[in-house]
Amino acid sequence: MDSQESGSNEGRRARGRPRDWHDKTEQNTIKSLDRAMAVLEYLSRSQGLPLTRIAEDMGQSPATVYRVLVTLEGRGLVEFDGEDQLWNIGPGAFVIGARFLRRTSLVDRARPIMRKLMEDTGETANLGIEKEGSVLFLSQVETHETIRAFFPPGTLSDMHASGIGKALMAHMEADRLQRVLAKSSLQAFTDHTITDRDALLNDLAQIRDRGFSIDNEERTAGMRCIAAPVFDMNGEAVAGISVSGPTSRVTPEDVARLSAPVTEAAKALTQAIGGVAPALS
Amino acid sequence: MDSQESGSNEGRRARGRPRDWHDKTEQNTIKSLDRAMAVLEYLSRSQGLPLTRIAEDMGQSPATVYRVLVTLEGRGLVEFDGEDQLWNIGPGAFVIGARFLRRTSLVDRARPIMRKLMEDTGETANLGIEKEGSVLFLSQVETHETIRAFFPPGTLSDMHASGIGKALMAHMEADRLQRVLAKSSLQAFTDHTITDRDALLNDLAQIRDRGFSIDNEERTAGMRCIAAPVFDMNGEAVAGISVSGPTSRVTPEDVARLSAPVTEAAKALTQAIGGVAPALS
DNA sequence: TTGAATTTTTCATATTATGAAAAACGCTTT
DNA sequence: AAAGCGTTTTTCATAATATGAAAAATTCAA
Repeated sequence: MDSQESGSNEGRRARGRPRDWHDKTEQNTIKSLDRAMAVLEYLSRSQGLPLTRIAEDMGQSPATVYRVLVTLEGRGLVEFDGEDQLWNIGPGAFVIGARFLRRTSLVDRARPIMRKLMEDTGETANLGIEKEGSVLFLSQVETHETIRAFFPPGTLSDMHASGIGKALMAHMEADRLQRVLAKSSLQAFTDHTITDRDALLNDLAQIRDRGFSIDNEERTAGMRCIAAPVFDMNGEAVAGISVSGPTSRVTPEDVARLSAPVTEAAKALTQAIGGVAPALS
Repeated sequence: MDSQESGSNEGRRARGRPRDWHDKTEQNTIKSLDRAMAVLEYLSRSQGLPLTRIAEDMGQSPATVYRVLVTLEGRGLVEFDGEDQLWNIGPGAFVIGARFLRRTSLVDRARPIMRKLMEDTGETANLGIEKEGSVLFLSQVETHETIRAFFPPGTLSDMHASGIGKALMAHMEADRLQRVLAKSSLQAFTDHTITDRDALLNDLAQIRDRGFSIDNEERTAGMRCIAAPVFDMNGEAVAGISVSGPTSRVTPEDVARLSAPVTEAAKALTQAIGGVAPALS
């Protein structure tokens, strides 16, 4: 879907020092390693691929891809299903990746708050942050109901079609918002998706005013979502908390009922990470 | 804790075909890639390391480690904090790793492990999770013996009278345990059932210490059961594995013999689902 | 400014990653 | 059973490139 080949290198200048020249870090990338990581990434996107297909799709020889896979397998990053001869992402990759969450205490702090939110509302609670212009879902607490909104952690989603995404955008500085919007094509996922830039800006203004956002079947038909922003110590929106559920249980009338617990949870998390809500402008 | 350096290669023989020779897959591992993955893994274990320390600890030159990190950074697998010059696991690693979860369920992961457990012990192996204060049996692999412990998948059972239930309770947070116990009446099923709250708490402490639980005819007269907990990525006990059999074949003396395979199986499943045992307190 | 510590870059070299092709292997067909 | 076919491993020669030492660049602290 997005970048596959060369990794985009920017701004890893030590101590944030500026540089006149273009970063020549490309000279510093290790080709074989980068190709191997491309394989890993590609493999993670699919669910089970045979060796030859990977080699084909990546434009590398089967022998090389084979060795890459065997090496990664040695560390559990990928695994091989002897039954149907398919390669897959392995638990080791998950273990490593999951440690990303541990880095910030955000997820840990959020868990009890999310659990309470789920119990109060009865709907699945989600936690997400912004990552390179998309919403990255970090954690969720599922409802007990049989019909569930399921957004597995690790999922990336377009910001304009996400409750958390819109809550985050609503509190971005103007220029940063412009950059994010410039990258986005405002793709339509349902006929409720906001695809018009001005309409989106309008919605964001409303969200800022009332303190929470509504995803009204904008990403998935039949699913509504209510989200609120979480702020860090500088008053920047760094995360969002939401509840999501089927339209049958989350009607427009329910929004009023659900918005309070959501904004409360967001405030509680803001406090838990030592953040402060920004001064209203 | 366990294997850190060289990845352990075993059994990625296609279609389970046997081989006379030792697997020479070690010849197929790509050294540079393996070293790079060691860096990634090492970095994930810590939370923020400067370049020089990584190089030192890995016994590689700073230049090489630098190039590895820059390459990985290009794909978001690691990131660099210009503020304090520290390298960290990046969101890209989480995105890739999280896709592991989408693939197979706990039950699928458990099946081969349970089969081996059954073969090692000769007794029926069971898998269960907690569901609303009860143990829900998800799967079992039956022994070949004619006298069998039979717990059909889907069965709900009281936690306090179940090996798996007690293993799960032993690793619950205090307040959650209180809530579960509050709901339970500690009903007696046999005259071995633990109906006293303090006696149960005592048993749970023992279970935590030795790593496995024993159901000594507490649910069904004539049946013993040994269970161990399975942990998820957060170190929470999310499932339990057990073997159960008639008292004739599972005597108190047999417990010592059987407990090792059970705890091993639980550990294997923990690893297979990308979980980690919690830090002992 | 000078100095110390860390990082990037340069460069020559040997390591080793790589692809072609052959071998081994599993599954299907005759 | 045996042969055929599509895979996956292994072998091997070669070129690519990963690597470390040391120099250069950079930042922070006095």
